[in-house]
Amino acid sequence: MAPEQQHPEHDVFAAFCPSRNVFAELADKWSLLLLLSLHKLGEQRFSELQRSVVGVSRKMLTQTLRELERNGLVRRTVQPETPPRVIYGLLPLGHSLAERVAPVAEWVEDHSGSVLEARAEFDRTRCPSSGC
Amino acid sequence: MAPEQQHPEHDVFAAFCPSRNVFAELADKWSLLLLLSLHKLGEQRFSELQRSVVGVSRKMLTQTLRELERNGLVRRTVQPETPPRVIYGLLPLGHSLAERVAPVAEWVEDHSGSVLEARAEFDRTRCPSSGC
DNA sequence: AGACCTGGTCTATGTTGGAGACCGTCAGCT
DNA sequence: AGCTGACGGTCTCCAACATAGACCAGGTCT
Repeated sequence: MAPEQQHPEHDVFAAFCPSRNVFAELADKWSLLLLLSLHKLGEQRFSELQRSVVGVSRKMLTQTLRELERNGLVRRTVQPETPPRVIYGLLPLGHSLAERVAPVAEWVEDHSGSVLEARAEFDRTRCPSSGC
Repeated sequence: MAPEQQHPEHDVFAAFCPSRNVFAELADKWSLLLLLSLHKLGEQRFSELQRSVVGVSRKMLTQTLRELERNGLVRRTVQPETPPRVIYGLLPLGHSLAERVAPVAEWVEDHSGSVLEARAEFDRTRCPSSGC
């Protein structure tokens, strides 16, 4: 009866809703960048991904790709050649999500200038000179 | 001359681009949920936000709101009554971002079922019974 | 008087992320 | 023959971060 328990199924604002759980796992720097890279550049090998998403460590790359695979967004295929060739690509579910995430990344690229200005203004009025 | 240095201005995939910096600060569970809540429910006080975004601690609430304020997305107004009333609301920049983020949250709410199924399938085929 | 609400801050503790070493197999170079 | 590098990871260590909870001053309600 309590109002905060009325979200029977799907509500990212409810702490114990499965949607929140999924949201929390995806709302992360590396997950989103990997989705975007696979969406923009298509299928890539492990080392290609590491080069396209600059700055990701091998550990986080492995770990994040495993999560995306487990969540049904990414497919991992091993071609048993030598050297082994491991291809990562988006599944349909992953594509549909990446399409919603792309506008956010575009927004950031278009408005990062404004954000930087706001930061400078904030720091100027709140942290005069260096001693913040 | 190196191809990976050709992104002079705005590229979330480049490690040292300001866009990446902004992206990394925003691509976070609490930042996105706060933006969404302020977008959906409008202006809210500190304690209202804590209730609407279930599960956020006071520390992360303060810290994340400060970041959003510094980035020019959120306005913080103190009404010096007793008890003090602190109102948080989106600035135009914040609204324009929240409009891009909302479809992502909707996607999660609509597809969390599929994600959960994928997880179950993954765990079933990769971690037979309990001993993952 | 005692409990609670306001908007926070501070501290202890547990989880996480990043840096770098290591692995075996193979190709290319010298 | 040996050295180097790429491949796709795994492992360990340490610093950074998130969470839980106590604490605060001022005011209201009972």
